[in-house]
Amino acid sequence: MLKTARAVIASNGLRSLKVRDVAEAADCSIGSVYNEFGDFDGLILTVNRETVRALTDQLVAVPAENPVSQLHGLAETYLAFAAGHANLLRALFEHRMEGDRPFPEDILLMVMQAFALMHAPLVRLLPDRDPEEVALLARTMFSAVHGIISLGLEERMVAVPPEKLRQQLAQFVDTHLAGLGIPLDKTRDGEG
Amino acid sequence: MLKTARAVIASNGLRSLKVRDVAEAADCSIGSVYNEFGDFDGLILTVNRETVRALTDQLVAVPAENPVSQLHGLAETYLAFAAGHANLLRALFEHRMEGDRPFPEDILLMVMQAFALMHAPLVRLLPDRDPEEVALLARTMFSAVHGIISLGLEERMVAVPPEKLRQQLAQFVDTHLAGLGIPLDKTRDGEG
DNA sequence: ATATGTTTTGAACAATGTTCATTTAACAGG
DNA sequence: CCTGTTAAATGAACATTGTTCAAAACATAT
Repeated sequence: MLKTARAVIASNGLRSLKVRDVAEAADCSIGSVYNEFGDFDGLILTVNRETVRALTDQLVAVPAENPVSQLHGLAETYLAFAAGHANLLRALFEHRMEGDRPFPEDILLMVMQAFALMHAPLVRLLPDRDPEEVALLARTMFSAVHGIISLGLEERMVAVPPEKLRQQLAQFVDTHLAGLGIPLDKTRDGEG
Repeated sequence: MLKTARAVIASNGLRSLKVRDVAEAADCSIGSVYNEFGDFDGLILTVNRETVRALTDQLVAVPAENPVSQLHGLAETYLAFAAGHANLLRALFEHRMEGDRPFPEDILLMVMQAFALMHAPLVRLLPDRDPEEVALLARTMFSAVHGIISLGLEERMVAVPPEKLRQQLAQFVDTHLAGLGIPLDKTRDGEG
């Protein structure tokens, strides 16, 4: 049932998700979907929860020996996930709740946790700076990476070719680290 | 009529825009809305067109004497616009066309033009680099700024206070320019 | 005044999220 | 087994909302 919903969103976008289709694909009644998820938002949020979890799992799996490599790894992993699950990620960021119900706390926390993953390597690279300032910096950097990727993959606007995007992203991270006064790691192999 | 649609989107988000409300507010029939805009997408796109135009107008008005100040000005102006018209900007970036109709060319061009506004100052700052590479860099930087702002203002996720966001953004631009090997302009007055 | 073309209208339709009385299934006690 | 009780599943009916289109209202020319 969830599988169907996820498949529809992934292949045709959030807009083409219909309660009736999910019910039919799961070979059950419409009412059963409501018993399971409460309402349409509940269904979407459950898929979104899966999406953040999958994303987070991949991000926390990025090796952490070398902080510079880790930052590049996080950006690259995010790009790979976004490229492979563009519609699912969009559903996560673009879906608005019905009426003015609050955004679920747990999803919020997972997103924040994902965003904060740049914090640890940045702290290692900038040991002398105010940690709170570094936390803000981490969020800013992740937001920047998110912007580059989400707009870069947007097919509506002429999308940047994935390989080009990967290079741009790596160069962006390098440039920004250089701006922070961090010497580039020569052991990392060439991204452009 | 358009005024109503824009007002509804601006104050309550794209989701709460209804054809019937627009018709009633304009004191005309439902059919007249369709005569004017073709369909619902047409109505939204007309509002979006206005939004890009307004945004572009403000961006092109940013002074261009000093390229560094211009880049900061572009980022700040974008932030001011996003803060003042959060829902309108979201409608522009989040709205998906019905079915698989193509995104209108003219809006696309205007968005691209807005994105490209960072190109000129960057060319002045990086006269020795391949112009095509600089064009990509401009797009990347603008995308990064867009990401920082759009996620920073997202109320769902704990939003960064506007003033803090402004500082972060200025610092981000400075850091990135520094990473590009551009000496910071001491004449610019303090953002953080 | 009549004919002809244009614009506006809004009832009817279609798609879709939601509800809830009814039906069915599951289980316990005798 | 039968039966009463509880839980779960059902899907017809409903509410909302985008869309259509034949008819009415209006305009203009002859």
